[in-house]
Order: sequence, then C-alpha cells, then structure tokens
Amino acid sequence: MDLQEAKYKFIQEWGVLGSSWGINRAMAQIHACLLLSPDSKTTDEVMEELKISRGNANMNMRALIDWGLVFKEFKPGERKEYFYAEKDLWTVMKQIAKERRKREIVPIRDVLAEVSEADLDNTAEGKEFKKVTKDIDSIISKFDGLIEMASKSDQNWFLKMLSKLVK
Amino acid sequence: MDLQEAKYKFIQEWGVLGSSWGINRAMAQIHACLLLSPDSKTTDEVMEELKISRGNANMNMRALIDWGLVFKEFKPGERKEYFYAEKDLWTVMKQIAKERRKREIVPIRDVLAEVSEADLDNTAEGKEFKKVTKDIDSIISKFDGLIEMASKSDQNWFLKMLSKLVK
DNA sequence: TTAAACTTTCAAAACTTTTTGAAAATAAAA
DNA sequence: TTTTATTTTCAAAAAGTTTTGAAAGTTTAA
Repeated sequence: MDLQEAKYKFIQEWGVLGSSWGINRAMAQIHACLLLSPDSKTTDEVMEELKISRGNANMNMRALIDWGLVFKEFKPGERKEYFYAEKDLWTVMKQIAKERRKREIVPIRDVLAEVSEADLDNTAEGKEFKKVTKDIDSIISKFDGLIEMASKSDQNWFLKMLSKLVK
Repeated sequence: MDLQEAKYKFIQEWGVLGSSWGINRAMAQIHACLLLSPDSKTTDEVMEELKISRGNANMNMRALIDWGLVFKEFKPGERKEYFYAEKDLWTVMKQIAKERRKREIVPIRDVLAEVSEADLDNTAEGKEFKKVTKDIDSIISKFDGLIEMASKSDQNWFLKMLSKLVK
C-alpha cells in the first residue's frame, strides 16, 4: 500500500466515523485531509483531493472553523485563503467536547431542569419519572463537570489520567 | 407543568439527543418511553404514546433488544409481548459503550492497523501521515482500554471514579 | 473606476434515512 | 382443522440531509 492509498482509506473511514457522531461526511473528510497535510491547503486543493463541489467545501470548511478545529491563513502575495487543521489532538478533543457540550449537554440539562419543576402527582408513573430523570441528570452533570475541568486544564491532563488508569 | 407534558418534553429531547449520536429518533424515543414507565408496555401502547406506526415500533424495539437495552416479557394468559427497559443507568451506559465500540472503535482501529503497514516514503507528507495516525491510534486505544475495563467492572466503578475526579 | 480572482450563498437535485401500512408469517385458541 | 391474535417484513412514500453549481457578493489589483 502506498501513501495515496493509505490516505484515501483513512479519510474514507474518518468520514464514516464522523457520520455516526452526527458530523457530516464531507466535514469529517475535510478535517482528515487537513490533519494529514503538512501544509495548509486552499479550497481548490481540498475540492480536488476529495472530489467535492466548491459550495460543499466552502460550507464545511467554515463549519470546521466554527468548531475551532481549522484555521485560515493568508500568504503574502497570494489572494487565495489557506486552511490548516489544529494538529494537537488534545486540543482537538477539548474543542470537540466543548462544542458538543454546548449543543447536546446544555439543552438536555435545560429540559431536565424544566421538568424537575413539574407538579407530579404521587403515582407510580410520577415517581418513576422523578427517579429516572434525577439519575440521568446526576450522570450528565458528572460528564459536564469533567468537560469543564478538561477545558480549563492545559496539559494533556485527561489523556495522562486515562493512561494511568488503563495502565 | 403536569406529568404528561413533562414526559412529552423529556421524550422529545431524548429523541433529539439520540439523533446527534447516530441513534434514530424513534429508537431513542421508545427507549425514553420504556425508561419512564414503571411497567412493561406492549407494542400497541408504545405506538399509541409516540404516535408511530407498527412497523416502526417493531423495528426499533428489536434494535433496542439487540443493543441489550430493552427486554421482552411474557405475561401469563396474555398473548401480547411486553417490553421493558434496563433501568440501571450504569448498565445502560456500559451496554451503549460496548455496542459503539463494536461499531466504531473496532473498524477505525482496523483501518489504522492496516495503514500502519503502508510503505511510506520519507516525504513530509509520509511523515505527517505516520505521526497523525499514530497519535490517533494512541488516543483511541486508551478509550478502548477504558471501555474494556468498564465492561468488566461490576459496580458503578466509572461513575464513582468520575464523582471523585469531579469533586 | 473596471476587471479579475476569489468566496459565499442558496435553490434545486441527488442521496440517505426513516416511516408507513398492508401483506405475509407465525403462534395460539377454538 | 380453521380462525383469530399477534408479530414481522419490506416495498414504496415521506422526510431529512447533503451536495451541486451557477449567480451574487466581495476583495484586491490595475
């Protein structure tokens, strides 16, 4: 297997993985493509490498910038914009965690807080509802705390902790 | 807010959350519906509560059984099948982690192992490829180890650890 | 200015996933 | 048996998502 083939395989699989995490295929593939590239790339280069349209490339590149995973760069004497990915994987993980926290944890916790105010009667159903939602909130709040800690910690804190834990 | 309204809100939001985790809305909603119910429910009851078709209910109920999150029950003298959800959230989390490991971690690790065999030349691109894929595998292998540990541990091990960690 | 290079937008098309519902299969009762 | 209750399947429809590409917008250079 040569580099081109290896790159192709990895990019494809990164796209598949992205899809099962609610990130669209093109976005994940652009991310993989930039991650693997030693230099920053233009929209045209990405379009060419992934065989996608300009609109698609532009849209998802901007989503990646929005997620804090990709940055723009301007080269002197060049009119085109260049893009490069955050390479430190600890930082990448932190960014993704932060972003998902905002999109997923905050909304569900809001709903949990809202329904905890509900005026439930003392039926079996009411009790079960209270118990289950309380349990869920307790777990989610732990993850939330973990993400907050991770966001603030500067080193590879979480990864180092994981290493120790897993041995 | 009364119980019905609170249940409705929670079920809807659980469906939304599921979607961004690659679990389809109906499957997540059925799960929520059974989680909240003190008793097991028939397909018809679930169809009625969530306003979904028989085919949809049947299909997703079976997917939940497949994931090990829901079980069938037969009641004496009754022909209908009853379904109930695993209520212990630690067990639910373990099951989900196991299932996702199989579907996501294993395939990407297979590809990473495959491409690590690639015969890369000593270019900047080749070096970057090696570095990035090695980094990713190292992180994924830590998560993989964590999930394996969690699957084997019987108590609320992970949640307790999280509690200590987060304070 | 104007023209050229480039980026952004967005409606329509292509594609993917989910849902429906009726028919087929299965199981239990009469 | 035959009938009835129930579950399963699956093709087609609906819904949702992603992608395209051409037109509009923006920026820079001449």
